[in-house]
Amino acid sequence: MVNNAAVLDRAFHALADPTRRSIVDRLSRGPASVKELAEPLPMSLAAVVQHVQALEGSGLVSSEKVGRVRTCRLEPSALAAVERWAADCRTTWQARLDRLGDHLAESAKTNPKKK
Amino acid sequence: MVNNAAVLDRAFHALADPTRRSIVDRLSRGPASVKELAEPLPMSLAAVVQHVQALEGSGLVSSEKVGRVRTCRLEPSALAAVERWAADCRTTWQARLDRLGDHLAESAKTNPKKK
DNA sequence: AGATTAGTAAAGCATTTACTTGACTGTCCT
DNA sequence: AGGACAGTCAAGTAAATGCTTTACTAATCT
Repeated sequence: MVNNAAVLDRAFHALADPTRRSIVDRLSRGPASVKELAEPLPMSLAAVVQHVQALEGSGLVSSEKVGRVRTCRLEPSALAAVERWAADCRTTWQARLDRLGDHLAESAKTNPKKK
Repeated sequence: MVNNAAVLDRAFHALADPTRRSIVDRLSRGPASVKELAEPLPMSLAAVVQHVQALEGSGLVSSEKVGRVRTCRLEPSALAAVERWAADCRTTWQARLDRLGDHLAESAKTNPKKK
């Protein structure tokens, strides 16, 4: 949990780009070559390579080159870190609301009708 | 689910910045004025205002101004959208792995020791 | 009334980003 | 061997980003 902040930083930064998010989405359905990833995208192969490099640097994706084709696969742990951060924020917020509700209910019981 | 993509886009973009993420983190522990949000941050108040505006535009935060102080609070639905997207990716990936495992186990049973 | 406080708006600036194109390197197919 | 294929590297560019400073407004305190 020490360098977790750096992981989160890189992951969120990588996911901020819609192209990269669509690549992650595609990879969740199975590994793919860079060429395959580029297929549906309206940009040059070189641009896609750059996105893949960004994703790899963030830990969201890993890849391996065999022959002349580089196969990319999703690395779910970085994705889990993102998920966990968002969930933590939400549940902390929720817990606070619950405490607030309890407190109000309690003071209403001992001190009813006070404005 | 139609304009959900736009929501996700704005939310991830907003969360890509570490300062904004720390603001969200702070707000998960309860509402705060812009001044309070700025307190621990190494930048001018004007800069923090800009971050708050970005967060508000993304739907992650809402705010209300009473008197001269603007109070910000977390808006958990946008955060939930982020959480859900990441979870969807991960579970899709996991489901694919499971199917793969089943398939391999099955073919090993009917076709053992094949190279 | 006058001074401080909280926030806003606008303009400017350095850096980063998301591309492009062009040249190049290996690998695979006939 | 020769050509197409998959990817890489480098340089350049236009736009976006994260600040700053200055000047301002409106609310609150003394």
